[in-house]
Amino acid sequence: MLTELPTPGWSFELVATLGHARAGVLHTPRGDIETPVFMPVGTAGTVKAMTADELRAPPLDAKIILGNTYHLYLRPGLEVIGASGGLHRFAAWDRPILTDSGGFQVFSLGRVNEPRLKAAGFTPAAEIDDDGVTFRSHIDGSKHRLTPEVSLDIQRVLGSDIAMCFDQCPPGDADLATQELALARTTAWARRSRSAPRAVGQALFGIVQGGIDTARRLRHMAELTPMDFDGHALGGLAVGESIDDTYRVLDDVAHQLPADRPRYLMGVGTPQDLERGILAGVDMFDCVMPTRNARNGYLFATGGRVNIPNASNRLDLGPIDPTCPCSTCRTHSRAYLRHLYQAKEILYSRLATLHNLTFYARHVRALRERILLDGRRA
RNA sequence: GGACGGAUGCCCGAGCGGCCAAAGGGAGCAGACUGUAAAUCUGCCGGCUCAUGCCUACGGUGGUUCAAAUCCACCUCCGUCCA
Repeated sequence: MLTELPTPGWSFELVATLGHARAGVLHTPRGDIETPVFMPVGTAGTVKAMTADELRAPPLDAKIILGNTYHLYLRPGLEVIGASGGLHRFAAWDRPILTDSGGFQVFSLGRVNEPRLKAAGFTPAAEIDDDGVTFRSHIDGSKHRLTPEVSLDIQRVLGSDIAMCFDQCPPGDADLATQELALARTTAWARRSRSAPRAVGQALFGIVQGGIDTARRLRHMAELTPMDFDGHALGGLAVGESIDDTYRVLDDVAHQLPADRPRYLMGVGTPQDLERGILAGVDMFDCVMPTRNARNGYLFATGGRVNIPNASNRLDLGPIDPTCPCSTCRTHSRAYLRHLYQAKEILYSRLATLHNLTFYARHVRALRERILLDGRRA
């Protein structure tokens, strides 16, 4: 079953279903994306430690990556990216890019009560009002204003393939009043994002908020779906709430999002989270976990996690994961990787990131295979 | 042969009468990380018990003192300088 999406050149093809789980293909002007898909995060115009060639090369073969509106706007700025002919040419990445709107930075830069951030001298850098958000740059302290229109305009200049609505993502422990206010704003901002000019062939996804309350989530969804977005995202999950709440919301809400368009679970998560998300009917995921954890010594393996700095790896001549086809696993031992990590060698981050991303890609593709094999043709 | 200076926990290095099992680094060990202010951050880091408890510790041996890593004497090494 193939559905033309509102943006010309885009369509979503549902290939098979297994319960709520779906296998599909998102057809885009820059190539097809088989779903479910994991999208590596490349906030600042780079998936940290990876070259575009490495991302494209099998078995990783990333079909789409993320970029971030807020970060790229602050640095290098639109003048540079505009002069370079857009983010694709700037970063030498010819496959699709999804840009986050900066909505998450409202959350991540606005946090006030986290002890670790307080200890680090963190001062909240985001002030929200009904019209938008005023940020203080984490780079030089300068003030910047992001509204739905500004965010979409930045995304237009970046030339991403999928733009995201500018939303407010409240923390998991936010009180009811905050949740409701964020919800009302996110709806208003979604409407404004929807009417903002976009680049030719640039799709736009709406973002469903509503915290851990199913009814509120569904209510918000009902407000967004008439706006006719190319796809729908679940935002505001895994932002401090319990994992049980995360999964409950996923199970209750994901399969109710319009079935003929891609569903995207933002910022999630662990391999288990991905499996839960897929079973709940999600098609697209992104998360910093494979890349960041790689750099911090946490490697994913089919046999379970590998903390590469652990002393148990000191003399271990085997690979991180014997079943993994990535070049890191085919070429290098745990002992070598541990050495590189301990010695703070730059190569470590590259090898580890390649492996973790490959693990995520295989993980999601294996689940897709299962849906194709055991599921029903759609 | 003489004159100074120095020897501190795995390493470097503060301390210079009690508040010292001894600052701070590093190394080591374990953990956290979910739309990336993160190659970051947290905890442990003499031993035993794990309790505001005991033991062993600041080159060695004596001494002064209620009390010494800290003061004194001698010794052993290590620097720099003078013969």
